[in-house]
Amino acid sequence: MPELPEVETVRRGLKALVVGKKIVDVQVLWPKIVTNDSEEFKQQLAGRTIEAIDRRGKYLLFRLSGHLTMVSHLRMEGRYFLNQSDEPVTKHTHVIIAFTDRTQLRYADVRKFGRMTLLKTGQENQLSGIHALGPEPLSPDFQVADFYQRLQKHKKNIKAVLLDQHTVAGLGNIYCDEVLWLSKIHPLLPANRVTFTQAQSLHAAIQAELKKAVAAGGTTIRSYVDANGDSGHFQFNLHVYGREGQPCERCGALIQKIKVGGRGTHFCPQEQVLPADSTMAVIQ
DNA sequence: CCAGTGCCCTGGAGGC
DNA sequence: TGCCTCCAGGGCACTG
Repeated sequence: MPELPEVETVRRGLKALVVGKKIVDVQVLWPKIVTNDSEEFKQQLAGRTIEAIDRRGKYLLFRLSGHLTMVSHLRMEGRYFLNQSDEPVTKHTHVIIAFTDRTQLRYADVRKFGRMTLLKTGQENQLSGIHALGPEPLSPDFQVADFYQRLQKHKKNIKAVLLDQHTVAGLGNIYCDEVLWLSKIHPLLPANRVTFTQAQSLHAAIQAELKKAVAAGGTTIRSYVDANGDSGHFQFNLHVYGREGQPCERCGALIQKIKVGGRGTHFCPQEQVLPADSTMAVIQ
């Protein structure tokens, strides 16, 4: 599932592949992917040039000529590929952006969860998902003191708070489990019970882990590949995600898997413990 | 305002 | 081999 490191890797790949290309035609094969009216989406894109590709959290922002931005979220399994126009269109391709040089940017998504929205550049905040995003974890906007203050405002568990994108942007299920293990914090600890020392540890772990994952080209669990079709390598550096029943690398206790807010959650039961007086609302 | 639940989707895994 | 059921999950709409 694409989280910040995967989306950043896709962004870098796409930048090299499509920036500078001029759009000649667009096909929308599964209209639900595009939140705009399909016809308007196609008409507005035709004739534009891709000038840059930015990223905010897990959102890709295609900057187009004429002050338009196409916002794209890959959700679970969205992928972009650059093809020649005469190559056969694969089964799960839902949007095709054709360029004047006879290449095509194709969006494929097995689960069809991904979304694209075309809007005026500068009005990205009209999208509720972007409007509510917390700071970029790898930018100077992400400060320990502010992070700690934000955590103190939430009674719900730390895993849910890290996942919901308001406190910090870009973390998904995999990296949440990893940074909580690195910081030895139980996923069900209420966020307002995280100490300042723990917040410092978590803040450092988030930055270090995301940097390493970006450098490794992201994590490939089931389907993720970058814009060049290459898998990431960071799955070999995961400590808890997908390692249920295997020994913790630090202490040897067996990694446990529970459900938190409907998400599979992996942790070390020996090192990531709840304080004796904290809520034991363990959802099994 | 907040927490909880269901929805969107399909392929893969497991049971029989 | 085949059919059925269940599960994975990011973000959002809806409910209480």
